[in-house]
Amino acid sequence: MVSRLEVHDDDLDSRAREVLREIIIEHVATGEAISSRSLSKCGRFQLSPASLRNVMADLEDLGYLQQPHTSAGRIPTDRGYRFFIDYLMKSRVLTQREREAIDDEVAHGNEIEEVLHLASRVISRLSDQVGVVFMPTLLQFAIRSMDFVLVAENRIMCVIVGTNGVVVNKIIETRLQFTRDELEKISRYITVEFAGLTLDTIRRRLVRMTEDERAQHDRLLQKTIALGIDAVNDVTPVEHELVVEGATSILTKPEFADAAALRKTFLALQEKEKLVEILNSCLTEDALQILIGSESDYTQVHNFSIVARPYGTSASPLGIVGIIGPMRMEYARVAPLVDYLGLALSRKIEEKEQQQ
Amino acid sequence: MVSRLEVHDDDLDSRAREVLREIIIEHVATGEAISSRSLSKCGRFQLSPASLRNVMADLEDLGYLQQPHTSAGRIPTDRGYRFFIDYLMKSRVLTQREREAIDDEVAHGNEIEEVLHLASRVISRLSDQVGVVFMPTLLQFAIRSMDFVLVAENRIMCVIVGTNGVVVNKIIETRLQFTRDELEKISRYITVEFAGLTLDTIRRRLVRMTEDERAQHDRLLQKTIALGIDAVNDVTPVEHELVVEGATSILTKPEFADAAALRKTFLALQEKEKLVEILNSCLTEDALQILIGSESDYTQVHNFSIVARPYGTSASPLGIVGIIGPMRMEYARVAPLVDYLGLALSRKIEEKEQQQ
DNA sequence: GTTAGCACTCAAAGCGCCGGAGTGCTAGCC
DNA sequence: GGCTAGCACTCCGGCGCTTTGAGTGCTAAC
Repeated sequence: MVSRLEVHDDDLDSRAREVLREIIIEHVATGEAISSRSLSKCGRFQLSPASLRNVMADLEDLGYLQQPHTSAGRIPTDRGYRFFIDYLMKSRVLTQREREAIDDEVAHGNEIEEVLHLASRVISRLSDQVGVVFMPTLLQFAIRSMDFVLVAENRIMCVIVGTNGVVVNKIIETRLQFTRDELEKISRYITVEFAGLTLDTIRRRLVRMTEDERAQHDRLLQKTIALGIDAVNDVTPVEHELVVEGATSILTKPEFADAAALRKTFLALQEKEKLVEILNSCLTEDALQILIGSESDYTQVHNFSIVARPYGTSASPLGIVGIIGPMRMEYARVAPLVDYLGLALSRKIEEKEQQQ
Repeated sequence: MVSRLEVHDDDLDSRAREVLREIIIEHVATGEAISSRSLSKCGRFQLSPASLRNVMADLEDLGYLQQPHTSAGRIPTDRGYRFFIDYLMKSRVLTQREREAIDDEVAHGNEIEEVLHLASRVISRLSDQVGVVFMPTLLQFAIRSMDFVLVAENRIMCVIVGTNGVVVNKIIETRLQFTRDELEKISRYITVEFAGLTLDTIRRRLVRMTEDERAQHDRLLQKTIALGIDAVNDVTPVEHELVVEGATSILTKPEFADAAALRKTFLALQEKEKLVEILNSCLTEDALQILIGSESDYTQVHNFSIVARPYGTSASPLGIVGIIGPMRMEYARVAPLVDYLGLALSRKIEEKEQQQ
């Protein structure tokens, strides 16, 4: 599915590299196809349009550039962008302001859903692209405490705090009835007994306990086990959490000027399963990743690029943050933003972990 | 701001009414301007195009119809829609399927935010318009219980259950530190002391208690008061909850065929303050309300209509559900949907209340 | 009151034309 | 051998023109 285009550093001599670089920067800035004449006039090359045309023709032969039609300038191909990102791009350093904006948002998050939304929104705003935040299953989630609060006799709110400070909460419908007293006891019992373990382990232990002899006689223990199992099952749903924010950012991009393109793009952003699939594949490596157009099924169809990065501890990544946008985007500006957001989230989680 | 267009039942004779009715139904179905010829062919009138043209000319003079240009058919004005809704429309009866879909979603909601989202989504899906759900401030919200759960030493999750069964939860950051034990005591105290009162009353009482002599000496009571006030303040924020879902439904509507219109519309839906203002004005009457185009500032600019209805008990409405769409919509189908959703929500809340 | 007929209007679609931007190629220059 | 001026070629896009067809308003006759 995800197969990066193969480009090699020594495919191009230094002049061709500079030309490719300039074309991409210029095209990203204007959205127009770049002509030999405008390149010549930009002043960075002491060459006539005719000479630049030769270089450009070579770059086209190698698959880095293409012409929308015969009498137009050149635009980068996805292969061109790939070369740019791998060898030519100089990542911009974030401004104080950008770092503060990200730090602020991350500091504010409390519950996990809130954090996902804030992160997605801030990255969307800063990058002016569509923000995407993804949290895979919580089965590997180690807990610090698990509390149960009475909502109605057979509706219980479960609040789980992870060792990483992340909070998840969910209301559970149950056939059994509970009193406040019982719930307090159950909360204590489960927290003492299972703190530090992952939800997956906890569920397995609870299931095993069902057969335990003690559980046959102890009514409260039975209820504890039943409630615990319900809780774990309810907070680790099959559908992963995927938050997509700032879809309106694409409204102003010239590549989506016509209604049909807009329509297609909005619908594409709705296909969350596809997105989840791709983002999941980004989880393998603990570093910023950029996917361009044809490098995956999803991005190919829509000429999207994805800039994404896992967050959480490198040992157990918690999820992925990133952005989706047209292939034509300022990678040098967006990449460090995504990277910093990932780092900030990871750092926050690590701090909480140590606090404990 | 909200001023319904004035139309009178006896403005039109029965033939004109039938013609207006047919034109609106036909135009809503096709999106096209309706010509005298197509009307004549539809079979409901035993009249030639020429005769119908006379009727149509009259309807135009009275402001119920308009022509996009000289040689086009007629389309309804907002005044025309208003007459249709007030006097001509026969609301469709909901199908079993639609009622079940709504009932199911309403039954599933637990926390208040979840409910808002589910309701907004289901009404958007069924009506194929943009779903809007609005919950005004919770200050009038009477509580059944208030529980506090330890998340970290200075981060507490507060879970409030209303007498109407609605659940709100929020994490509170506090300077004071709390132990599990203390929180259990505080939860009990507040629940026992304040059950049945509104958040507004509770806050006022807590503030008054600050000056109480006992509070000067009792450390735990001090902490209780501080935490209680924080909790009430945190769950009744200034910005009201407004959930807008299904914005993509407008993608397929012909009135938004061109990119500029799409863009404008999406941006309009982002202006939540304006929307809140209008929806708030719908709270006064405990019935379904339909706002058409020029009947409010907001809808005028964008040629929108709003179909909305309060929910909650008639004594204290909790919020508003509704949809936003182009003026050209199937009011006869959408109106009963919105109405039923409002009823279902109200009914659910009432049930919970009685359960108690 | 109804209708057939006719003149009129106007949007939308089709067509041809031209200009401009940009390229590829070739031949000549350093 | 690399660079560049010049030229022929291509193609998009805009402009103006005409045609078509849908629909109306009006008038006169039934």
